[in-house]
Amino acid sequence: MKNLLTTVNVQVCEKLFLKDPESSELGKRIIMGSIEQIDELGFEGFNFRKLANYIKTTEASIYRYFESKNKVLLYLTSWYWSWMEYHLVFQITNVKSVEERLKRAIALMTSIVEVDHVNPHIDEKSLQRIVFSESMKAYMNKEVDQENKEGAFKNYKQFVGRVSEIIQEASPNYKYPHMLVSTVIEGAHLQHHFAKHLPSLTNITEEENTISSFYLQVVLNTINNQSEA
Amino acid sequence: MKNLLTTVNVQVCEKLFLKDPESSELGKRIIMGSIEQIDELGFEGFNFRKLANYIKTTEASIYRYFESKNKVLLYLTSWYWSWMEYHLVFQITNVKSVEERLKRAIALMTSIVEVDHVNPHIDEKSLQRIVFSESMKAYMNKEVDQENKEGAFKNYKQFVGRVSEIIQEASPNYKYPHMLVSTVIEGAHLQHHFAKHLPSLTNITEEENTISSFYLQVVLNTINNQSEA
DNA sequence: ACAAAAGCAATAGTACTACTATTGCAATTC
DNA sequence: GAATTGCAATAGTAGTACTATTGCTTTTGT
Repeated sequence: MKNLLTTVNVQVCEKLFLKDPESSELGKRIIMGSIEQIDELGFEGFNFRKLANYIKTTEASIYRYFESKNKVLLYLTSWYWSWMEYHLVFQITNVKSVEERLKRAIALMTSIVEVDHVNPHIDEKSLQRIVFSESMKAYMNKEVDQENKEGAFKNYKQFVGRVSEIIQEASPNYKYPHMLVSTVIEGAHLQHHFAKHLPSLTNITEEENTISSFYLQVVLNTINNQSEA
Repeated sequence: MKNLLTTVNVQVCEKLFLKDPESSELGKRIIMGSIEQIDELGFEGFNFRKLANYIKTTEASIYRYFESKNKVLLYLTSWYWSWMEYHLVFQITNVKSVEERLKRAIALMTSIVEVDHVNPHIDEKSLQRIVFSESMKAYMNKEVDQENKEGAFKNYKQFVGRVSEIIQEASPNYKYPHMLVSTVIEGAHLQHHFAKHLPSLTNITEEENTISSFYLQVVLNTINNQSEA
């Protein structure tokens, strides 16, 4: 059932690729290899020559699938948010309590993913590390408006929209649900990065889920007490 | 007095440059030109050849001052946080109420700067746009640990530390002051960017300071009500 | 069945970016 | 006033992103 959800429903905007990488063996190797290489080298260190060498094909063949390395990053992040949306739907279905649904959504946005190797050519943990560290480079640039027109951020926006709806249900008068959700998502990514490299910008303790606890508290107190707005 | 504060005290780590750009006319032109060019072209579109042409010098001369374009970005963001710290100190000095000091700190972190052309070769509004849009690229990369060792983020950490102290004073039992401050700073940068390019991820309204109001409310409710921690 | 068309990947490039080695000129020092 | 130091200009290299062309393989239409 879960299998069905992910394989059937993870949908990425067609404008992000020239040829659907899901449609051939080489395409899947490009996706798998891109994830491993970006994770290992960082997006700046990643290029199509290294990727071609890594998956034993040629640069030109990769250009049949993707116009540029930027589109690969957009494809991967788009895939991630589509996959995350299905996890969200799966986890909150049949949960009646709004508070419980909101808690699960926050946990999903702020925690390290559980691996479900449904798509054998996608290593979700590795993909999440890429989204945490590199995805902001996909919209923090001068091409963002053009990419947005082409639908590159549709899946991200849709995910944010779904969580915002939960917040609206939990606190109908709250004015900034989208800002709160995007703050939590990007903030959690950043805190995971800081925890590894710039710990003095965080307060990570021994306990397991500091980041999740922190953002859970931020959200619940913010939407339940709007006295200072 | 304000003049004295900024010109004397904005201190940037010496490891970020080869020759102090404040020490010569060409150096100042490099700083001024870098700010204008990065603001206009984005950090990816910016390079030393264009800069050299823009300020009527040569690439090699620029390399006498900065090892790479990355170091220029680190220098500029470091300068910004040093300058911001003095604004913070200036604005909270002699303010007795902790709440008022905290409110001023949040306003400073989340608003567009007021221009004070104390340093004639630095356009602060333009520099802030760069920090909002490009500064995360300075630490979201594989060189972050090396750069951190060299002190590239000292000024940023110091600023975060100062605001954290205010939070600690306002709410002595609050456990995550650094996380909260870095979340607010980076979140505000992101929301300013989203407001321009991906408005569906925000809730920007007609009123002036939506972003400041939002983060003020988040901070105050979070530190004053820790029931969900 | 078999030629035409379409799809695929390999080779061999180009244009551009980041960075460096070397040189000549000018100011300073002994 | 010769030697040293500091400065910036010229001319280069290595490496990255991307493209044009070619030949092989699979699919399609009659």
